[in-house]
Amino acid sequence: MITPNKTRILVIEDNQTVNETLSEYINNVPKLCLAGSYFNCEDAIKNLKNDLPRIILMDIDLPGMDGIEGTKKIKKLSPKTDVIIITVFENSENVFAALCAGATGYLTKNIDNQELESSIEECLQGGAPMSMKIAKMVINSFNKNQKSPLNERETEILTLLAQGKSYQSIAELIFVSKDNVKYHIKKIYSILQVDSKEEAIEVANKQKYI
Amino acid sequence: MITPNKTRILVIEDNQTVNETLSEYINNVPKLCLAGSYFNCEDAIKNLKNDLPRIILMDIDLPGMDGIEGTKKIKKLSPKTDVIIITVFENSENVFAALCAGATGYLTKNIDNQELESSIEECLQGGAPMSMKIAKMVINSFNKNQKSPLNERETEILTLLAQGKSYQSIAELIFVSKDNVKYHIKKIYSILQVDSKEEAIEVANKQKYI
DNA sequence: TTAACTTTTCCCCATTGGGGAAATAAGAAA
DNA sequence: TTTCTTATTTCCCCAATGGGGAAAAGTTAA
Repeated sequence: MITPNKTRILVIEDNQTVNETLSEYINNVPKLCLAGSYFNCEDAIKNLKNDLPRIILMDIDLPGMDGIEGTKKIKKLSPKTDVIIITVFENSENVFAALCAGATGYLTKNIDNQELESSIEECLQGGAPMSMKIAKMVINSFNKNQKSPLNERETEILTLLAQGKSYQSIAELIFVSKDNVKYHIKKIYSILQVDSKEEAIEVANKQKYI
Repeated sequence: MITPNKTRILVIEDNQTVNETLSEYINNVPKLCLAGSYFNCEDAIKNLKNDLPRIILMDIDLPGMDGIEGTKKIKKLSPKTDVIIITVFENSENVFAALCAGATGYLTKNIDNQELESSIEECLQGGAPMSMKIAKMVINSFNKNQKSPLNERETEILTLLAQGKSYQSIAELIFVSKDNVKYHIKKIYSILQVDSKEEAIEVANKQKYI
């Protein structure tokens, strides 16, 4: 049934206890109502059109389709629905895969009800709720290595190279000759101890020089 | 003077009023003490070794060196110091430039004292304080376009291509022939309406297909 | 069976990327 | 100043790459 003026929350969580706890909690918050509660993504997706959730609380480790694949599918079917991941995993693969899949938030399972409620509220206000460690991981993924062995020009050129540009177009972009680009790239290779574009880009990405 | 057991906060903000407000506030919080307060980065950097701040509250729009360049320099000189940007700017160039420069947090200037204090606390606990809009921007930067015209294999290949791999190495990575890679890339080009690697990568990045 | 895709294979060739090395310029040291 | 060292530019060389075209082989659907 559609309850007007309440935010419809859907729960996808295979652990019976956790699922029930979440669901009960949601139904006890005046502003919220439980749009549905599932133990796997497949069933949730089947009923998405009826449940019409505004927000989905999604586990990652699920039988069948995992929460990351599920998030992709759900965002394709219903782009306006926000998916908030609630999981015990704090490893970067899961975090970034979930965010790429379209998750709006990422919470770890140790949160209390108060935090959950404010996360939902934040989501409704257009925010992206994250637990502290996750926020830090996300921010860290932007921080460049402060002690790169490459100078500014070299970094610039390698960045362009990593964007798939040819020597020729790099030359045109930074107003130097193609040979000069080549010169810098040779220098970059010797600094990074590599001898091809591929390796240079790999090292630079890994070390966050670019 | 070094006050033990208090967290040393440094303020870099060129607006006299804002600077004073922040500085006074910090000195009124029992746990915190003002390590220094400057109107530009140059002076702050000059005294960094004496001030020894644990956290720097940094404006972006500053006379001389801006807060982003300043953050880079400071993180190079004192990597353990956390820089929290406090600014009116919410545009993505500034946000991502600041984060790449090494900022640990990014707050917009409308925060109240309570929020500032909890942001500092969060930073001390190893977190990354962000205001709501910023968190959303950061998360959005990961979200891939859900309706890419490319299928999974094409996306995979284009991703590898964008990482600087040659047809040959893509072929080896995904266990197909080089000609098959070529076939897919031709298809990608026709879907994206381009006719070179460079353009394809540009379009794919812009549209967040990869 | 035939028509219509999709995938694989092959040919062709200008451009590219990378190595080597000489010529030139610029800085630093004596 | 001259000299030595380092940085930059230029050029040669050539295998490999990237991209177009198109035929051949495989698949699917009527």
